[in-house]
Amino acid sequence: MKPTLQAVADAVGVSRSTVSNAYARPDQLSAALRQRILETAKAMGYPGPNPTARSLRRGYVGAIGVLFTSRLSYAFTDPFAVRFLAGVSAAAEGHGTSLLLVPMPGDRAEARHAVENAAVDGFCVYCAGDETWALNALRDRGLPFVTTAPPEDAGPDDRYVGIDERAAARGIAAHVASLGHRRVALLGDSVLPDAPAGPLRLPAADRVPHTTTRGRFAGFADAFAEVGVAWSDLTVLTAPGNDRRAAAAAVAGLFDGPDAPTAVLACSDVLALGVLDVLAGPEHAGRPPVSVTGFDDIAEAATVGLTTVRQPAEEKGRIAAELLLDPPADPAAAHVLLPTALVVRTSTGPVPRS
Amino acid sequence: MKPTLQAVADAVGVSRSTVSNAYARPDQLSAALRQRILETAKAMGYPGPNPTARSLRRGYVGAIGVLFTSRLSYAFTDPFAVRFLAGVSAAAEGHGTSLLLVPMPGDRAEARHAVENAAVDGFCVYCAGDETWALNALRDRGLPFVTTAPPEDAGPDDRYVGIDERAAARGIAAHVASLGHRRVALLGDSVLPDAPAGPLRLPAADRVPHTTTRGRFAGFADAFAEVGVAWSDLTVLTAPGNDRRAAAAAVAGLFDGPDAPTAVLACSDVLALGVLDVLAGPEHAGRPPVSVTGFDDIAEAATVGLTTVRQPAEEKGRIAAELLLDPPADPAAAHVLLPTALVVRTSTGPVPRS
DNA sequence: CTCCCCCTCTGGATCGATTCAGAACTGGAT
DNA sequence: ATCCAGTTCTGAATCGATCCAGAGGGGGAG
Repeated sequence: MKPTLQAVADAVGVSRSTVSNAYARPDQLSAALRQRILETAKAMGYPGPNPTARSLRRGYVGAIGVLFTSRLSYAFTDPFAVRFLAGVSAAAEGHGTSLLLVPMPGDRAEARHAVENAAVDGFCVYCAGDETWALNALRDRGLPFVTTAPPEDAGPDDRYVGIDERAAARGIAAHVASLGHRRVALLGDSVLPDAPAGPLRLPAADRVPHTTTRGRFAGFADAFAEVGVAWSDLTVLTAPGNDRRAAAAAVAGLFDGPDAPTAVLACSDVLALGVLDVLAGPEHAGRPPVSVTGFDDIAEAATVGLTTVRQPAEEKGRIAAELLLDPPADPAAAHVLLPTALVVRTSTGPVPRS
Repeated sequence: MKPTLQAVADAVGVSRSTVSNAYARPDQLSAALRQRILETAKAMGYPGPNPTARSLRRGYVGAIGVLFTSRLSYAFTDPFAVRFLAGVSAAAEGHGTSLLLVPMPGDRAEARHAVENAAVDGFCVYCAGDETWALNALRDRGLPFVTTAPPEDAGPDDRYVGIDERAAARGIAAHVASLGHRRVALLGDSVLPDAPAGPLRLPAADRVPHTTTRGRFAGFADAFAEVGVAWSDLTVLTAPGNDRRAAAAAVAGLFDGPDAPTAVLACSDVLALGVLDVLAGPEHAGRPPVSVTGFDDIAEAATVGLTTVRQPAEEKGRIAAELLLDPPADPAAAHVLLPTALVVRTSTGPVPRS
């Protein structure tokens, strides 16, 4: 068994408190004694005060949790999520805080369990706001948390950092509309739970459970409504995940008919890249070009010339962590909206004359 | 103050143990009582058993640490590290384990502190093996750990998952040598601590503190020795970090003279990309092409046509975590060498006739 | 020579749970 | 009526530290 603080105290012949002080408050004992204690501890193979015991007694942990509403391994696959994490970690590092990555597996019971068992002082929630049940688990846990979108039923005490999803989406859709596109498809990740990849009947944009996707769809719809294209005239596509393959599956066969869409508005760059993959494929060779837009402006968007909406990813993570680690005195200051920018590149162009 | 388990017990009129059982061992009490306890707990706003207290008593935490020998925010900047993390998290998820990201900042005292204070059951160490002092901190802590390279003084009980750095490096260098290159530069990250970006006098490959870089340099040297190019004829360059900018700084001015190298062998794809940035820049326009190789085969390597060595990144992470979470009975099975492959693309070519 | 203060160090209470041996009760078989 | 085997619940010990009020001792001021 590993020696405990008590064992070291006995070996040196001092009290437990003194050994504790040797580690945590050097000013509380003489340098000589401290020296002797640390040496004995080392000789005995004492690994230093047990972090768990320390946290219990002190009442805080020194770590914050990052909650993903997806599988953890997906988080690392999504470049935007990775940049968000980079921001969170930068802020955490500045506060001497570690990061606990908490997986929330599909199973809700397990997920609750994960939230309840995480030894942390608070949570940054990535990409929830839709998953109200996850927020409920968090509320029950009674720890502070920050979300990356205003929660469904946002109260004045909720803290979040997001963007104006709807306005940003309207902006990029307006760009596409101004190019003359009227037959348009919208592509989102898991628009309706468990729907198979492909087109979907959706009565209205506000039926989407995922808040981010809902906001973006609503913005797309706003822009097209302005040019006389009704929601019911838009094709809604769902991908079974936020990755290229899923997007490719979602648009399979989409461009076949004579009335095929001339533009696809995706809810993320990763999805847009999947669409571009299909358009670059052999099946599409020789056909008229299709405009494609993304969202987020990940690094690869620039290299392939994807028109997209830029949002400050690291910044989002950094601010989320700051909001958690030292909350502003004024609770209103804990509702942050970050700026976005339309980035027009080569993936969008005028409607081809047929 | 949040209610404790004891408070719930008092409210229901049962003992602490019974409430504890209601959460952790439903079979130890009647369904009716359990139901009543859980309801009361909910009504009181009891957040469930305190994870810290639970870990203390149970003796394990349910989380593993991932140790980076760099700042945490760098870890997310490096695509290879991200893929490694994806692998670790996939394995952790399978075990219902969370991931604590532990940065080891430059300051050694702080770094030790970080290791000593992490509430985890074990560590995966990314990219150490060089930093023997980090391993010492780990050994002192007395927790199991897995490294991504054999430690300096690897014992039979050490667990690690790596590749044969030297053989892989020799392979790619042999490819470059076979193309006729004889004036060659080697580029590594922080080859010597605190050296400024640029060329370096290094008596021999085995003087590099970082084990990974050392292995790769040694492999490069092997291949060139075979075609009659001595170590002293190779140019050694150091970059002050593993990123494009650092690499660009390291090769600044390198291609100016008449005897400029015709090939640059980098120790990572990210560094190689930085070299390509310089070669694609205006200063280099019109000059003869320079062959460049990387290492790791990150996603971007394929898109820019970088010749490199492929190694299974996610696999490495996954196996590291597995090795930690359920160690093989046979300790020899805890020394894993993963296969690598030379990927020849367009960034390497024959020496231009001058 | 006292008195008082400062510096070191100690003891016991405490953080919030888990665990396990055993007490109390229940019901069925003998 | 007695006994036994389950089932359900309890109590005390324990995990490994931190914290705070206060004890003891040494030195300087009066």
